[in-house]
Amino acid sequence: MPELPEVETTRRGIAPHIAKQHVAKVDIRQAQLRWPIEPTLPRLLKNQAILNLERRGKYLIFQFPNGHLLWHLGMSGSLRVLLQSQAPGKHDHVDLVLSNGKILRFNDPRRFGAVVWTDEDVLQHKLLAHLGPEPLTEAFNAEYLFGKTRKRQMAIKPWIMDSKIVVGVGNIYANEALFNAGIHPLKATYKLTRKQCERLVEEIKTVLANAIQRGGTTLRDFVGGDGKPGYFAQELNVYGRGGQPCKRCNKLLLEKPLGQRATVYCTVCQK
DNA sequence: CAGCGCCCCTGCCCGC
DNA sequence: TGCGGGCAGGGGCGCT
Repeated sequence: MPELPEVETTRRGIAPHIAKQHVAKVDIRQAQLRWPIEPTLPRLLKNQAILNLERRGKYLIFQFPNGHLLWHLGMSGSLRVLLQSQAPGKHDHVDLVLSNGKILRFNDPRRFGAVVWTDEDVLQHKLLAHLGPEPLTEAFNAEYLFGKTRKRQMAIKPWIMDSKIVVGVGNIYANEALFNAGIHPLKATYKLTRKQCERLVEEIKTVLANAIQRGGTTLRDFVGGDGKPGYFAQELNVYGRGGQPCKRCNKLLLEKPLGQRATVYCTVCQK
């Protein structure tokens, strides 16, 4: 589920509620996520002030005086603010109870999410150290992408989803950005022209920014920090539309797996 | 070392 | 209605 826009929507939804708060209590009902949650986490966080909430790629980073908490939503996770106590549901695995009485509640049916504590330099943490540039910053530009594409012969679609190249572009937005840029998802990376790299960078930025503005894409589980779904799904051009007509040329869109992930494209509009 | 599969796990949808 | 198979928004890891 959550790609960069959904994680950013979550961050923005939560941030106002946790400002100047500290952690009163941590309730872990299910520690077996992608990795087991550090058993000492409740003790480590108790009475610690939440200094900041940032995002790197699809990782949320909670800053505390004594370290950082990396929080990844996986495929099906959501993190939301409850204004008051509420009985936990089946997949509500973790609560951070705040000093203002509000609760940060993590729900994750598939448990691909992760809650990882570190007291080292957070950006040097092994989960973050090798991440590529943020797509919505100037560091991600046509020059950068063009340079990286040379000599890489794999298909552009799985390549652009590699977080070492650029973070935050998951399956939905990779499909969308390639369609919007008119680039065939199977095209060999090194065959992209400079012009196509410009278009791709531009379309990645545009689709991600638009999705953030709509509160993300909700297909099933996703809710933002305020508990509301995102509204970008209705604006998707290709994702989930295999077999339906291309919105641009009306030809039926093709859908086939590529590297274990559904890939949807138009053979007329994408070259 | 680039690049490819394999998983982790639950829920849902489809077809029989 | 029940059940098995396939599929799902991520991504680290272990192989080649």
